[in-house]
Amino acid sequence: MAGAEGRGTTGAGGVVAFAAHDHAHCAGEVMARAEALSAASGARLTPVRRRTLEILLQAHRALGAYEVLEHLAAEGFGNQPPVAYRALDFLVEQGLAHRIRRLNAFAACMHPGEAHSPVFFICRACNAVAEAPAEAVRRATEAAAAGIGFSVERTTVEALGLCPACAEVGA
Amino acid sequence: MAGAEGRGTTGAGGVVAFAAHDHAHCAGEVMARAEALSAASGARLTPVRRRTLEILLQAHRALGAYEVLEHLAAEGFGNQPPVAYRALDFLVEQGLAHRIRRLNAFAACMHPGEAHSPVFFICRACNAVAEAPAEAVRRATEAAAAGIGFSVERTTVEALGLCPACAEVGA
DNA sequence: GTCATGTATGTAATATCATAACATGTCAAG
DNA sequence: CTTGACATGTTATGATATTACATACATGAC
Repeated sequence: MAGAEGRGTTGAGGVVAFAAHDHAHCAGEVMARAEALSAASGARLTPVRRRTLEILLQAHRALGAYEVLEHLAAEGFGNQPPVAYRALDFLVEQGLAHRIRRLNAFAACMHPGEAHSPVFFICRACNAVAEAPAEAVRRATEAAAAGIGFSVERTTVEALGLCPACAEVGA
Repeated sequence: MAGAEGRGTTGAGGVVAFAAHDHAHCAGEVMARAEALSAASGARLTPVRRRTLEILLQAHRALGAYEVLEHLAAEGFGNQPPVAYRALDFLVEQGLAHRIRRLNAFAACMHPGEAHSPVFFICRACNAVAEAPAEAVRRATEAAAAGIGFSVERTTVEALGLCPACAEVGA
């Protein structure tokens, strides 16, 4: 369960965290928190939405909307793109998932509920994506915004480079 | 020539800078620097590529690849997508233009040659895009990367919010 | 309960963005 | 004047995303 399972072999993304860890455990824990948050906020975590989040968590990497759709369709949900996009958009709005623009993909948020300005580190060799909190990045961005009178509502920060494993192999 | 001309009326982007300024002047200056840089580095700023950069500068906002293509085709260049994408990719590689992922669009770099980690501020009301240097953001990102052993090669930082003009009107 | 209302889902059709593959043209070194 | 490298043109297709509309389900008013 731990380690580099499935890294970058099939789709848009690789594993979500670089370090080895208990995958089933972290997915279950995140799912539980997502449910608690939805209940608290009144957001309706319906079957499609819940299943979409589970799919992202189980894949444990960034998935394209059409990849998610395949899973959903195979399980009896609709098989047209809006089904996946709507569920994914909902999750992103609720802070339960993130959109990785560089990959045209989506990944489950690993720290739902915690106030965080996530930064994504994307390995150009294996497509693995790691999410890291980066309050300092948000502060720096807002400082720059203040200088030109811009009010920031959301930020996207994505860094492309090499993850530890690929850096070792490639260099 | 100065002011909010054409802001967000036709395409993917609005004006590139929020503040009023002499548009023809800044475009000309940037173009001159782009030529000098290309000459110095040996990069071949061919007619299509040069014209593509001019189109971005003249539009003074973020343009989609197909918008650029329309201009190019109207001037006798090829009218198929690869023509635009290749020219735009070249400009991005040379640091003469930037890709704005949130808008699926491209904008001329306003500070070519200067080492900079640009941050883009995108107004959600008028789609205007401003490019600002943000060395502090880059440093903060690399500090976070160091914590997980990731080596950063390129970063994308895009902030969505309201530009000064829209904030005034809307609020 | 049942009706009205808002929200969620399903489906069809299409719009938009991007690339692969290959042919042709240009230019400078040898 | 040929060769090799790079640039451009063109065809075709792939990948991503949205609009529009129909149907179903939940919730609260009565």
